[in-house]
Amino acid sequence: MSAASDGPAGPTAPATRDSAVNGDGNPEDTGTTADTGDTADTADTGDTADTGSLGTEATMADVAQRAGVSVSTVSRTLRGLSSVSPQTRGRVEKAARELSFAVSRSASSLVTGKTRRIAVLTPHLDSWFLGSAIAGVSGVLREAELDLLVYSVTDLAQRGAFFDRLPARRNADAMLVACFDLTPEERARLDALGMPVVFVSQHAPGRPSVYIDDVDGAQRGMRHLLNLGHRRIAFLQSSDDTGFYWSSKERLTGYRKTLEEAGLPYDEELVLYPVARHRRGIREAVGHLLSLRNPPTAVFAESDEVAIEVMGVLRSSGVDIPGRMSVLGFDDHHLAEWLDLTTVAQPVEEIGRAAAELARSIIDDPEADPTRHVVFPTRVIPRGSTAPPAPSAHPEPRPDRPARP
Amino acid sequence: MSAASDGPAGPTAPATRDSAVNGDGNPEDTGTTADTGDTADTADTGDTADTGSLGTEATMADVAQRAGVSVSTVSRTLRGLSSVSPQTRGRVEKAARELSFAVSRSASSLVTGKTRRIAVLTPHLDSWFLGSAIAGVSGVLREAELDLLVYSVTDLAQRGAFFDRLPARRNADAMLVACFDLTPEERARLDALGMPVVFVSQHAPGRPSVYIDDVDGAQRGMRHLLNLGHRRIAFLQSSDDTGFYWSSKERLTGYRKTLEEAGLPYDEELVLYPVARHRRGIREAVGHLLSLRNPPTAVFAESDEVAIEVMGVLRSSGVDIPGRMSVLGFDDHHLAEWLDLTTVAQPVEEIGRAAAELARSIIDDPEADPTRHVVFPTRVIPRGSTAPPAPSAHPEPRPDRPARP
DNA sequence: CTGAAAGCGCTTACAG
DNA sequence: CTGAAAGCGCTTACAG
Repeated sequence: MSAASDGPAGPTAPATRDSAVNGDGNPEDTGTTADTGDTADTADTGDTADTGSLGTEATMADVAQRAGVSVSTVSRTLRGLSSVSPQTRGRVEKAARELSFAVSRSASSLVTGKTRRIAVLTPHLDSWFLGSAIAGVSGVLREAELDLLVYSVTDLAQRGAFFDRLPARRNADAMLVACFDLTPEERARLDALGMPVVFVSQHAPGRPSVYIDDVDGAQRGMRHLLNLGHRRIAFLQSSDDTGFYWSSKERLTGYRKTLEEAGLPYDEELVLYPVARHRRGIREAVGHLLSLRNPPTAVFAESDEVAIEVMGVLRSSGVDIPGRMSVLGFDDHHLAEWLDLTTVAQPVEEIGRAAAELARSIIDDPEADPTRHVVFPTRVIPRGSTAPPAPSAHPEPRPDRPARP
Repeated sequence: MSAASDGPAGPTAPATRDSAVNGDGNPEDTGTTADTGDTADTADTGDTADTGSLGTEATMADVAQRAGVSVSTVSRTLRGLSSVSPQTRGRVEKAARELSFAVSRSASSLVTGKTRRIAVLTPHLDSWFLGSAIAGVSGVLREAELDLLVYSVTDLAQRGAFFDRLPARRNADAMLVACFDLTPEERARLDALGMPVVFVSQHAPGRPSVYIDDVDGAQRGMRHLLNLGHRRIAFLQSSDDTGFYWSSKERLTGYRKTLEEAGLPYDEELVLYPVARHRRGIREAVGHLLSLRNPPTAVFAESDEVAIEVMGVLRSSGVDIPGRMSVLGFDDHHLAEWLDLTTVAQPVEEIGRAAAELARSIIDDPEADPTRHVVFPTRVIPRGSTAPPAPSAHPEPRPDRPARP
């Protein structure tokens, strides 16, 4: 609780107003938040140039004056154009450094029409999947010295507002649409923007997009389960409650297709759509499966996150994994390895990187093919959550005979 | 595999170049990525105004002309200033709508000096924690019609480059620094910017910041374990390999303080710093604990993510949770509930929201106290991963006698 | 309530 | 290799 002298060099300031939000009435709360005496020294460090107050930003004119050249020359120097003599360059760079000069993006955008900014549209930010994809995007953009603008649109109202106002309109040079199942109207709206749009983790025919083959990925996973001997396999599709559907459809297609190829029946009772992120949904879905006359011996979850939730429910219900029930996920979530979850892996971050590269190439190079797409492979990573079904676990039809003829 | 007519109204275009990245040589890969015939119809929908090509953006002058008024009036109307007659307003709004007009942020920024953009600096994006915090930020900004710029700085080289170039300099009206332990030099650099900086999920004395009381939170968690009867409690601190340390120090302080209060010894052997996100680190840390002469009966992990990893290792080693080892986390990660992990919860998304509000108030209101801070409470959520220690599990000192006098 | 004009800080032909 | 000047698309006093 040291008072009044936290800042490095600030003058002592008027009393500080703290707002401590403490919910549960525990007497210790107020005690521990009582470091009230912080000194109010806002950014008055360093520059004593023109205005005495904060926000003293040098302009190109300041740099020009200091270096004894014209603004044109400063501009040329700082953009690295070669038509500047070494000595002039030196003087300009020195002056710029001394003034901590940074070019105003607003001003240069106005002239060039380029914002040096890429927008990404995403249904949320707090999942491992989208976080990783956006991390990939971010890495590429940083290297290209492009800024990343994030629009997270999480419900239908926001969605409507976004496509109505289209704030990315003149604010970015390109837009990345990640895991966002656009309606035809929304897509038309984006097209009308005249702004390059790249689809991330989803296939948009005729548009640049980066994705995996979900049908194929699901088939690989299914074949792994079939090869282990499973014949009754449930499929758990997650879905937001807001109408964002992701790649579910294609993974389900892969599921069906594999059953078909194996000559196994498609049993509607085994395919469930619990609402993701709501405990009840998954819990009830698992309950449904466990109470079937002929329960499955394996669950294929549409994503690792769902799979982990399923594992939690099964474990707390005393159902042994993989003894009584195998669980298979999709994504290769960071925690999948730790939780020993078998999964169909996809290179999420790389997908983000590829999408950013694609956007960059379309912006920089007008010759770039605006319909190019990049498809990444998936691979099954076998871990401890899948195993052959226990032969005597349930009264089951023989593996070679379909459950319902 | 439908060819050549995917787009709604585009003319048929030259052959499409696909780049399919397929790693594992499986013959099916190429087969499934062969939807090559997509039509190349880029955004030439709708507008046939001036330029025949894309990027036809109406300016305020266009709107003014169409509405038969001056640009000044268009500007005033669109910003909702009251000094415009209803009929003029109507005409302008109609014209703007018909032209799908959107104000150029670059141009207005240049005049007003405001970018209507907030930057967030973060050590990464792919964790539940930061994703949630940023999601909170994002929600508030969307409502305020402010844009969100994300700078993810993940290693030391990037870090140096960021503070060197400081790209947020003139690109945002404020900066949020999330989970980023700044060096004094870095902080000075930010201060010199003359840009409001708000600290998210960390306490910066004398600067606006939003956080929880980590010492107190850790103490609550510890007391829960003590009350259950544990006397040998390990503390697992996570750390990035890049020098970002988070709130570990304060949580460790809480750990020590509680031991002290309880008259228990601080045993260095029980406090570990495995490198997070690297399997080996955690695995070895757990191995160390399990091979002690007098192993702990509980592990307090600095975060839920670490706790979940620990649970995975323990489970795969056949150590029963909580029978042989209780596990306690910190955060209340989305999956903690599913995995039945006892934890010290903090309102992550709310922290992000509060930080964004703080930034907004500092920007909008010059009278706002620039040193205000907001502290959120934590609370223990008891779940199945903690229980009283098994009395006979290990030869242990009696609860009322410290392990090492 | 509305318009003409200046100017925000850059880049870009155009001269030299 | 360098400078003077025009102009990007807005907002903002300043008149009326």
